[in-house]
Amino acid sequence: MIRQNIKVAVDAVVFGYKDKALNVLLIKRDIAPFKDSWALPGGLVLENESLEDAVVRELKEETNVTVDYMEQLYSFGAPKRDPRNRVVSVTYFALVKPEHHTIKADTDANDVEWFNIQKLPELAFDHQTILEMAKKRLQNKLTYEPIGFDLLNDKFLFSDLEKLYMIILEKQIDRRNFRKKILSFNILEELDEKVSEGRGRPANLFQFNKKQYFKHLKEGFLFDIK
Amino acid sequence: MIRQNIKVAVDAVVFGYKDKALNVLLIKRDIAPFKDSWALPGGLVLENESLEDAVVRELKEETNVTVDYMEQLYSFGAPKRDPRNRVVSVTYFALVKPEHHTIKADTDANDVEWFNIQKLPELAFDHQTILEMAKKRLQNKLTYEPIGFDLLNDKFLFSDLEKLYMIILEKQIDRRNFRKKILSFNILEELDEKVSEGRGRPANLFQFNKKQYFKHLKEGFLFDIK
DNA sequence: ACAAAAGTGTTGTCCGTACACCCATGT
DNA sequence: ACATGGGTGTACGGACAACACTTTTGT
Repeated sequence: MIRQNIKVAVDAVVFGYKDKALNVLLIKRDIAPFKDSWALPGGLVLENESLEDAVVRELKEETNVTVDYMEQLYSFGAPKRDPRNRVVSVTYFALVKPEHHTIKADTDANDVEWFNIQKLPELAFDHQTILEMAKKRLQNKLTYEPIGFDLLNDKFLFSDLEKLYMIILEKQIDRRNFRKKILSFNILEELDEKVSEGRGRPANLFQFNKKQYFKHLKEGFLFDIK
Repeated sequence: MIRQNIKVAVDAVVFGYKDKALNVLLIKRDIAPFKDSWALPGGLVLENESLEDAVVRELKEETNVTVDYMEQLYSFGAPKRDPRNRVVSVTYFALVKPEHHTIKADTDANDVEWFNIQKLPELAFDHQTILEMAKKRLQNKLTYEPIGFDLLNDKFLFSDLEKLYMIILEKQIDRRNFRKKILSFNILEELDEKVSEGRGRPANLFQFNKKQYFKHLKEGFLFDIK
């Protein structure tokens, strides 16, 4: 068998919805290369753990965040992407609910922060590229899978869902049509609780019914929002 | 840095359209494990080549096939997927035109064959899983990107395109609606050549105009066939 | 003349889109 | 009473789906 000395790492693009904006979780590197640069959380995979376990472990260690949705994004393996050794990074795309937000938490001396996606610092390695791909995946996926709910609290206002879509898709959405469409899917439960968000008429809380969604899925239903 | 001894491989699911059926390119392994089993073409990545280069090289070495379309599919890294060592495999999804079909060609003693997707042998490792994922990707992608043309000869009959869609999507398609839809995209050129396919009225040849397609893409056009 | 495949139009239905006013509360 | 955000219905147009007969060739 060929001698091969390529390292395998995982990196995660973790999105959170905070202060009516899309945010990404970044860590400040405390070792070279790119010391003191901001980077995606991640690290080398251990000999006997699955790729997914590696991501979960690294996220826990470096940021203390627990994600609510995760899927593989893409693998990056250009020979020079890491100046030290050849490293192939399997990257993941993840979403967290606000309750799982961790303003700052780490066992290492690294800094951890949520960055508004509009105000990103320069990133280490090819992490900028990875992040852009993740953003596109999020925008796409939002239109054909109900993953937006993994960015909101369990109980949320319809207007929150609507704003989330507008901010992530970067376009205006008609309130009436959006509500009609989403409600027609029959995957939300309207709760009997109202919330007064500052001034204005109190709004109803809704909850995503995952069971219902999967049931409809099996029957051929397709989530689809343009 | 942590000691890590994980190997990185690439594997390719290469689809071809042959004898009015969807086919996959498989090789017969001539070394353990899974000696004499059929498997996806692939192998370890060399120290200084990109992942894509590795796929192209392995395909050339093992099958002599040149692909017309290729994209990354998914990475598989379960600790026990290879009984010898830990191997993370970055898999690729590829399409070849009939002209680039190679009935059998190899520098190794391996056997190489096209298999009708309906009549597959048992596959080595987790290659069955990989293949299923690739098939889903193909079915999906066919509906929103004009990749079907990478499975046909440069000049083709409309009925071929239609059959290809029916076979891959495993459903009936209305001839008139399909033709109307595709032609409305303005990405095909009708040639002045007719072909007599056995009996029946001779049919016109068409050609995919890639430039036209990219031009329309930029202007916001979306290829979309249900 | 018959069999085989190619080519071609119309109509109804449904879904997406555009659009404006009243309601309930806080200040 | 006013400002703020929440909640709701209708009408138009375009796209999709269903559907059958004529044309051109080979035998």
